[in-house]
Amino acid sequence: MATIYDVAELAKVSPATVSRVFNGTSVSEDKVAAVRDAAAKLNFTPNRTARTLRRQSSEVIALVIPDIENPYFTEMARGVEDVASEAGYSVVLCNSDAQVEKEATYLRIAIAEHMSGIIIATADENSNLDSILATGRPVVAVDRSTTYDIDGVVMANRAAGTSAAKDLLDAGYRRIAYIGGPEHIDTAAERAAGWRAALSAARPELDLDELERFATFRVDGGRAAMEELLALPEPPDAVVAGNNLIGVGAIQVLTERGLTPPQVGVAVIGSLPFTTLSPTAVTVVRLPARHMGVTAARMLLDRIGGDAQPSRTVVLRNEIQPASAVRS
Amino acid sequence: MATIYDVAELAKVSPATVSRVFNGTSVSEDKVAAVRDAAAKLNFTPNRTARTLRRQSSEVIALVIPDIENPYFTEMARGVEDVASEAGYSVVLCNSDAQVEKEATYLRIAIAEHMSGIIIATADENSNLDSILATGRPVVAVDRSTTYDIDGVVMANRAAGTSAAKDLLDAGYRRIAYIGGPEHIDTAAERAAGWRAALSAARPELDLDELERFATFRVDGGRAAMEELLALPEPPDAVVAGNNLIGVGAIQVLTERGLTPPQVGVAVIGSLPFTTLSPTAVTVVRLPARHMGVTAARMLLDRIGGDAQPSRTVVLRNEIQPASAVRS
DNA sequence: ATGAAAGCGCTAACAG
DNA sequence: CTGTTAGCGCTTTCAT
Repeated sequence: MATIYDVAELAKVSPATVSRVFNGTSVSEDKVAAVRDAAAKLNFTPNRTARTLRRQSSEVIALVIPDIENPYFTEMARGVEDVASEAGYSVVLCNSDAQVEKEATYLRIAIAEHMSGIIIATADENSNLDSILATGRPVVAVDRSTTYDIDGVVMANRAAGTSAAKDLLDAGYRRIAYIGGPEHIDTAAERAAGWRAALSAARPELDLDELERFATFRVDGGRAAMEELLALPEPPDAVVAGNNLIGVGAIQVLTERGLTPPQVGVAVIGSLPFTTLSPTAVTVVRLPARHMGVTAARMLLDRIGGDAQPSRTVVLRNEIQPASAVRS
Repeated sequence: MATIYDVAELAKVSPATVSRVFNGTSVSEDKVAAVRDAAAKLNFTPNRTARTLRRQSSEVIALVIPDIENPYFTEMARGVEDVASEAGYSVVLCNSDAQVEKEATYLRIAIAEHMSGIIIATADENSNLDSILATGRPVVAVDRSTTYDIDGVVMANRAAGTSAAKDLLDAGYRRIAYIGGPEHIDTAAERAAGWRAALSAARPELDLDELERFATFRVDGGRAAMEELLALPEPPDAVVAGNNLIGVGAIQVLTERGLTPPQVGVAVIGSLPFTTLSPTAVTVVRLPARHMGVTAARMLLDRIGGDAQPSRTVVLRNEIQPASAVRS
């Protein structure tokens, strides 16, 4: 690999001039031409590692998510990537697998590799951002809020829970259960609170604790919880699924038992990914995942650019798609 | 951030000794202890960038895929990641979006960042690996084969096409169409060839060209092609979908037209992701995506470790899951 | 076993 | 506008 010294020699200028050409500072036209020629001839590419070492920062941002196999997060990743690559940044995707330890490892790498910033959907409430924040690198939280004073982009989770529950109530269901993600994850808790508010207003006689389940944010979590609910002495006649994958699991179980919606009402918070036989009888509260990624990336880039205003949290509106109007 | 000099000073040893401690070369026990103490006290982490610059290689591998939103590829990514992180490597995921230019950019980054190796599912047949191979870095091709003399892991694509078609033939369908990905992508071509072989043997009277469609490897590609096929003077009575997303699109269109399988036979090459209303009437040729990732990662790690045997290509067997036995 | 010292390739003062 | 120079933090001979 050619270095700036090789280029400098061939172009008969100093290494510094070569560096300047590749960094857009003022150099006379003829030298620029000479350098570009030489660089082309030598097939020269600046060594990013050296640049990073020198500059103490690199044009890479880390995106840390808890489940790379969840289309919700990959959709968000697309949003981040589009904005970032537009701005000349590359995005490295890190899968924490919802484990704080793995998350910590990736955060350590982000620091050690001098990445410019981090967008993170935290693994859980124990996620530790202390050391990354101590380095002064900008961090934007997505999807889940944190206890830190940093920028964030979240969904209108409570509203999502309420809309979902209300739609089911309007459709005439009475015992409406809720299956959410892990209780200590704030999105799950908020969505549950929304459901709870709607239900306790409309059906004060219900014992909501009995109808509430916390699972993993995955298909098997949704399946297990749905089975528990159906085993209840008095099973629910409808259910709100706290995320897309839980929704998939719940609908699977229902279908297997011959309880295809709308026999049992279903509302899902988050879009159903890749639906084949379209479950027209399912209400979907769409979450703008891509938009979340776009927004977070813009905020992060602003911060990297030196924006120092007080930290902001953006709440994204969601859009309800009532049962029977469903078309992907 | 503390450096080895800080640690050296505190531990009263030379920087070289500190380096040795962190690289496992022989250092007397007491010094090791002193260094570890000092490092802990200063919260020292070796600067990877500097190490990379010095060593001219980093413990990062790049995984370049054409569609991060396709569960087939994210499943594969999990396989890669698991093996890599086990071995102390991190994986950066790069989404080429099926564009050779984006792919080239990421490949350039991989070189510039001194990454140890690349696993790539090429964007198309024009993908250019020349410069990356010129650096001597190991490259493993996954999913799609290339014209280069490098290691590869692919599915038994032709066999998959044949199995899918045969299963449909056995079920009594006669006019069996095929919807594949872009014609010039070898997986698509191979799967098509498999279908063609099965059909021309069993139904020599059919005009296969009429029943063959090449689309994008995405849901809308499957939808469009399925609609075209249904608009034929003599529409097919069954269809083989060349990948998971095409399958989703085809089934969607069929369902919307009231032609729910098995009214029209469907066989999908690749697993149907996140099925809700289980399409029991659909044949699925399972592709071991995770296994592909695992295998590729192992091969790459071997090469990074210096393995210099002639290049190998591993073909992974797939498993057919006939219609009506489907359970996710 | 340990230390001194020379870079890896680049950038950013500082002169001129 | 341009060249000289001094490192960024680490690893690795080469002596000791």
